[in-house]
Amino acid sequence: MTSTLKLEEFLPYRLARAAEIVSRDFAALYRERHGLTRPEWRVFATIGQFSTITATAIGAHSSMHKTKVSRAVFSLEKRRWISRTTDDADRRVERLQLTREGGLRFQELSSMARGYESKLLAAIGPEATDHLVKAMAALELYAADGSPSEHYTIRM
Amino acid sequence: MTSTLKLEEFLPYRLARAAEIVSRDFAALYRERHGLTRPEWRVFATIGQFSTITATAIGAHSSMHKTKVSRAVFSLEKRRWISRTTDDADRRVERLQLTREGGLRFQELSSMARGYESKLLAAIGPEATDHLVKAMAALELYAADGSPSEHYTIRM
DNA sequence: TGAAATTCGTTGCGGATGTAACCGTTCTAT
DNA sequence: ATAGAACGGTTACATCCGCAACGAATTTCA
Repeated sequence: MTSTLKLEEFLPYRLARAAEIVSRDFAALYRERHGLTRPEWRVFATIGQFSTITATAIGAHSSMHKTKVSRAVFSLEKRRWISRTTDDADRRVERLQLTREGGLRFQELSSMARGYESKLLAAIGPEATDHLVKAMAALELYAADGSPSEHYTIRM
Repeated sequence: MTSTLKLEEFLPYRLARAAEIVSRDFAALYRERHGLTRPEWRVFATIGQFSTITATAIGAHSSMHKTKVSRAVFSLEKRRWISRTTDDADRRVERLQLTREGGLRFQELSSMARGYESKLLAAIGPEATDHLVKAMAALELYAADGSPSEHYTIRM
């Protein structure tokens, strides 16, 4: 007779729950201060990081479904934080970049993000931080080759 | 001038992505073999763990919104994997338990879950496993007191 | 005792999301 | 050169989700 499974000891569940709490906690910041949604935040942060990038590349880099990216791009453009430029060489492609306004917001959001991360890591302490970083690195490696999940568009 | 934020180095993002990959990977198993959704799996696993439990308690234990629990309970009941019994002492409460069929499925799903977890941990190795366990423990502790996120119903 | 507040669980509704189909553009291969 | 495959990005549709409001049952407290 096998012992009964305990959800609170099951690592996939613990991982999902921890991630959800942290994301929700952080999302409250940019939602309250800027009215951004999670997909918008990710798309915006990715464009800021690369200066200029296409929607497809954003999806690949930020692990987001292309329809999510498309909708977030639309709403960020409406907000005038980013702008599009159709690529002359390949007119299917649209290059995305921050506007002047977007650049300013990106600075604010970057430092808010770093601030949140620092606070979180300080709260759990240096040893747990080290463990977290190493665990994430191992999982990313696992996802890169090991994982058979090809169901979804995204890949690490 | 602050250096630009890199999403792939930002821990809340890495945590969310790792959790999503693992959850999706594992969900593919119970979806393909049993047609369960993620909320259904969690509710079912919780009832199996406690033998008999109320919907409210399931939400608290599995970090799920009560409407999600309600809908998952409905569909598990329709599937005849669980049954309800109105509490005589307090007739607002419904006690939930596995049916005979549900008990069998729970055994299958339990061992599938343990199998998946073992495979995952073997793939990342014993050191990374240790780091992961310790990191999760620290984050759970953080969420228990530290986190100011009282927005949502759930709490760890 | 009885009115107000609280709790358990469900549901209507609006908003978000993924799938699949689609349009226009470019590449491939004959 | 041209037909068909492939690609970038958008959108219609069905589904999922959380909030808020709800009904029924119970508890609180004056």
